[in-house]
Amino acid sequence: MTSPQPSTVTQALSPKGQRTRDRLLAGARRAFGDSGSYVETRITDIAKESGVAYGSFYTYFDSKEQLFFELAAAVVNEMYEEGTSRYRGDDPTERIDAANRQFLASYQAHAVMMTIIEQAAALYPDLRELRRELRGRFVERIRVNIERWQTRGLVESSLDAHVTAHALVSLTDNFGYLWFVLGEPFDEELALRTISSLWVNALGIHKQ
Amino acid sequence: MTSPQPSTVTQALSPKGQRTRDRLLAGARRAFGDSGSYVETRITDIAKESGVAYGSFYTYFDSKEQLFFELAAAVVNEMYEEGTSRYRGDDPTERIDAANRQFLASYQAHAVMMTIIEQAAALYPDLRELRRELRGRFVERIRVNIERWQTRGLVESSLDAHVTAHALVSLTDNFGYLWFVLGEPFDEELALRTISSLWVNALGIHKQ
Amino acid sequence: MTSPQPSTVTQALSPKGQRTRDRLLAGARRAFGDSGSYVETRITDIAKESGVAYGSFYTYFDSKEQLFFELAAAVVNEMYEEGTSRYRGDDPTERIDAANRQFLASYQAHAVMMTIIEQAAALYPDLRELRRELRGRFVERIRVNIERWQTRGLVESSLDAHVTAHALVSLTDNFGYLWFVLGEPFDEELALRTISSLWVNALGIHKQ
Amino acid sequence: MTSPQPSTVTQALSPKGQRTRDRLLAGARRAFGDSGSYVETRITDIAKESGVAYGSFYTYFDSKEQLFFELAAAVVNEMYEEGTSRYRGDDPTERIDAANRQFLASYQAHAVMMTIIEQAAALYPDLRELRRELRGRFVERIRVNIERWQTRGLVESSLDAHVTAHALVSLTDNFGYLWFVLGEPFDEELALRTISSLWVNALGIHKQ
DNA sequence: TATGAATGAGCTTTCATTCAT
DNA sequence: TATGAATGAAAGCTCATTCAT
Repeated sequence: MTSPQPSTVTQALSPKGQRTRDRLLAGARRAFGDSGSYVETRITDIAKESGVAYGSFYTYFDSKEQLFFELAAAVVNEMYEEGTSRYRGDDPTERIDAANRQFLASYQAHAVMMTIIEQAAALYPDLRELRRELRGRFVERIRVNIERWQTRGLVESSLDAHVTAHALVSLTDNFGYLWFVLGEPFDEELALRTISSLWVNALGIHKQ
Repeated sequence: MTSPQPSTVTQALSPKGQRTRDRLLAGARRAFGDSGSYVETRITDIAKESGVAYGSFYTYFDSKEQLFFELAAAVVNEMYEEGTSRYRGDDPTERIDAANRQFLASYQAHAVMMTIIEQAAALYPDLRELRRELRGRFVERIRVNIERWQTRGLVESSLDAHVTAHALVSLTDNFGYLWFVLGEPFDEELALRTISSLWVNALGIHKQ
Repeated sequence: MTSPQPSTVTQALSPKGQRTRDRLLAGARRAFGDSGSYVETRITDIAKESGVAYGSFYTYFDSKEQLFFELAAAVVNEMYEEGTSRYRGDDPTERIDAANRQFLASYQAHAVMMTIIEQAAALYPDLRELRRELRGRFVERIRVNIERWQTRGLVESSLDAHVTAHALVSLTDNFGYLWFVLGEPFDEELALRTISSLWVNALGIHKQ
Repeated sequence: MTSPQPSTVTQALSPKGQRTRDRLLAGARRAFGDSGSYVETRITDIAKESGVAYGSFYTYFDSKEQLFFELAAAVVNEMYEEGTSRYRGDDPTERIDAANRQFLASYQAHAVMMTIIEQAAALYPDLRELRRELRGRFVERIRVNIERWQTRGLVESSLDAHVTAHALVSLTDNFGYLWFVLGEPFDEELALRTISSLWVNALGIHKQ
């Protein structure tokens, strides 16, 4: 099985066409969400959920695979947007806390799609690439901050910023998976505070 | 789709039958490993890889699902066994380092099966349970240690041991996924040392 | 499957409409010619080749079938026109030679459409009728000549003119198929001369 | 559309498998015969006619195309076998007459399949090749005879044996098509005698 | 037990035709 | 008339599961 390129250039569509295409994407998101599984969501389900005829699916997408790539990219982008901390202050501790809270809230909102993306990633190597890309963007943002903080003496300089950023993203990312997908129960406030403490400690930030 | 109980009690099999059954499990592991995907591995592939007739599969297993559950449980057990630190000393720092190294080595060895289990988990809720169980055993071991270390004043007592254990397992677990499944490249020694440092820092252990 | 009557009476069309209709027929001929197959030529292909909107096809034709019937009739007529010997002399030998050369040249020009008509004839019995009609016109012309030549003592009178005309048309027709459709290679001049000799011999015409 | 190689080597099949395969080929022949069309005969029809489950078709053939190639080759072989003159005498006139009668009888028996092969030939170039091959075998046999007769002074030596053989085969072949497929009515005895006379005349054989 | 052929539900995809604009 | 999006019936193919030997 090969992986299709996500259609980067969406060719000119009539307004009506664009609307149907959008309905299909939205319907697909619901359909995937309902079944909770990439393989078990049929084109029929997507069409039905979109209120569109079966055949119309193929007017806009070559295959389920192609649609899913586009959808996955959109979700991943949304998560990235939502994960951008709205906290603009200078204090690392508060910044970390704000970011983690935002990320986990976003994870909760997109938990099902994230699971499905994970599942599909086992099928399509290209999707793994997408997954790495998303991570990469988060990680990069964090790496830059770590280095800045290291320069300012706020973070232990012996830590490798790149590995550290990856590892801390892993911590929060996988904790979100555990919490919202696997369904491990946690006390919300306790969990959030602990996660942030672990980041702060791990980086060697001295609480003020 | 419902999830079958893994057949906990294997009923009396002749020695020959037991051998065929084992060959099927071993062959299945190779077949899943080769294709890297639960859905794309056919019963034919498993039978062929096992050197067993197509139809014999159903003499020993009710379905592909049932076999997979048993296989997944076995893999998960192996990982747990391998993840049991052979370091028996008392120093937390060394203990953590040894455990992380062992866990990640084990992850690398089982990376493909772990991905497939992840994929199948999206299909069968029961598998998610299994996944949580494995995690739970690791986490429990770590939680016990953390609490012991907290009692001895080696670890910050303000941290919740349960959440902390989960979060740190997430860190290592997901880092393994990133490294060995998504294929993010890391310098081995740097990565391992950094991971361990982050654990030690996070727990507030004072390096000696 | 039933066969539609070719619309013999084209109802009143505006001049613009007539032009679009003609473009569709011309475009269809090109489209069929390009694909070389009735079933594999899509309405889209025809519309695209005609520079006409998809839906407009159905403004002028009820179905692909109907258009094809009209097109086939046109092609068949053209072949008949082209097959009408421009040689006006009285010598049977020269007349036969001229007719064969013209027919085979015409066959070559229309080879692809002839194959497609053959293919479609298997789908629509009415098309077989059309095929027989074309043949019938050629055959009739030849039968008349044979009888005339028999009256004048130029052709063996023991031959049945009807069967003979059919058989000789078969000879040339199928030779054209072999040559231009199946692609059997022949030296052009040798082939043409031999064909004519065979006709002349077969009819028992004494070369002068 | 590409044309598959007819599976030249039928790999070892169990006797039961061989039987099912044969039933499919026989059933397909009936199904094609009933519908009279390659494209309109569905795999379902073939399976039903063979008294075999739908899926079993794919146990033995990759596609309708592949089965058809094998079937077409078989029919073509049968025609060749049946077309081998059982007349073993030395008289050209009688030999020609016997061969034409046999060929046309055989054509009548296989008329429907021949039409379908013709239709499919428009779809698959490889089938055209097969068609040419069959012709080639007939033609070759006739060419050899013509040359032999030329050596013995029985046939006009100015005729090119290769082109002549092809042209005469065309005559009989296409006459068969006209008669048995297009359904042009002929008096049997008159037609057969005329055809033979035309061959004899065309070759310049002196009736004894 | 072992074997592998047989089964058929289920899914994807195509495309002639309809229809709203 | 012209347009091209929408429709959905068909058809091909796959593969987990059953079953006769």
